[in-house]
Amino acid sequence: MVTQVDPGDAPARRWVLHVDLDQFIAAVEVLRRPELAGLPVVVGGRGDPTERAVVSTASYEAREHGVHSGMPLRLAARKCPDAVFLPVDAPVYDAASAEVMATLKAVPGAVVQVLGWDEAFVGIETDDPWAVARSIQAAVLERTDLHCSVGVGDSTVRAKIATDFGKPRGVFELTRDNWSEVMGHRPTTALWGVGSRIAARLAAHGIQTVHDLATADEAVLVSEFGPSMGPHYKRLGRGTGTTTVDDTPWVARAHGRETTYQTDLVDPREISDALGLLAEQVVEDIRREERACMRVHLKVRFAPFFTTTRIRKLAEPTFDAAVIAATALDLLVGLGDDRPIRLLGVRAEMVPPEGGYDPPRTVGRGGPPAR
DNA sequence: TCTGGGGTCCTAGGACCC
DNA sequence: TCTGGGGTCCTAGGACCC
Repeated sequence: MVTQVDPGDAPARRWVLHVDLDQFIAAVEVLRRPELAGLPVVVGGRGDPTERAVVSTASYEAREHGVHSGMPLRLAARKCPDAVFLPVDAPVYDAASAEVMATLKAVPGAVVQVLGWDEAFVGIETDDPWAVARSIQAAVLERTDLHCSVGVGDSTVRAKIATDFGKPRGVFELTRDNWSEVMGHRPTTALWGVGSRIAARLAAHGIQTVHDLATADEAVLVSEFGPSMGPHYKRLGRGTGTTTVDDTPWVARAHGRETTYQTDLVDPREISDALGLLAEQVVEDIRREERACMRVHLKVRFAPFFTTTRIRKLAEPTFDAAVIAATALDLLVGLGDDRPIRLLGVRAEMVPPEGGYDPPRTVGRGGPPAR
């Protein structure tokens, strides 16, 4: 099922809501350890801040000390020595996430597109999207004890961006009526899908703000980013990206495992064993889904920090871990680089289902559950 | 401080075929 | 001797998100 926002001038009746749990992982951990409430909590890796790992989520108390997602745990420990460090416990977050999503799907008339553990789009036809947003917050809190913020928009991009302005525990509305006022003066990185690299390329053409991008010469964007991404970025600048909320169950395109080693790998035997282990994990995962591996992706990070990937299509789709491991090893040897290895990843690109993927590939952010 | 692990999608360019 | 277009398939690499 798909809902479409009315693009015309009539008052919109269909809305896109973006629901985003507040500090989701940290909040779930506090729920099962109430004594942690109000303390700086940092969840990441195996919970040992002396290891090579990064922060998955920090509680607001920890964020006040400058700790944020993606930061190395060691640095987080320096910035906030009193923080409680906890290991990532994915099954617990899966369960909590499922409760949240079930709550959203129970909203009458809602079409729910899951974006990750802690966020989803909700497409809905209503006269009062704020009332729906408030009722969603209340229902989620009642059922899961978790707080969320809601972005209300007339497109997915606007709803998604609106949520940040509502955090924590709030609601914010972003539509074509206030888009320019709220977003126009902000840097292009404020947009969903524009990171530092794209922003730098835009800046080289004098495009600094969202307003600059919205009014940019499309020919310039096409020459810089190509016929597909160029117009896509212009649409982002205007906030008029896709308007559909699609609850088609997501079918993964690929599945992989990667590991950062606590001590760098140098011994060839050790390296080959590591690839074998990763391949076995990948096969176990894809066998569960009954999806054979079609291509092998090798990812390797040499110390100190050079990362590269290699791909090879297999002659035959396979579930054979030995074939996958041997292919990955062959790709690695082909690099002819004997520096110490800090990370290895093996990814299986899987045979597409009959008739291809639905939804098909699209420009911009497609919608996989990111976790 | 020394940078995780899980994903998706786009573009460029070479090889190859007609 | 040099070289047309058009198409597909494949790999490498970049960029982004949570």
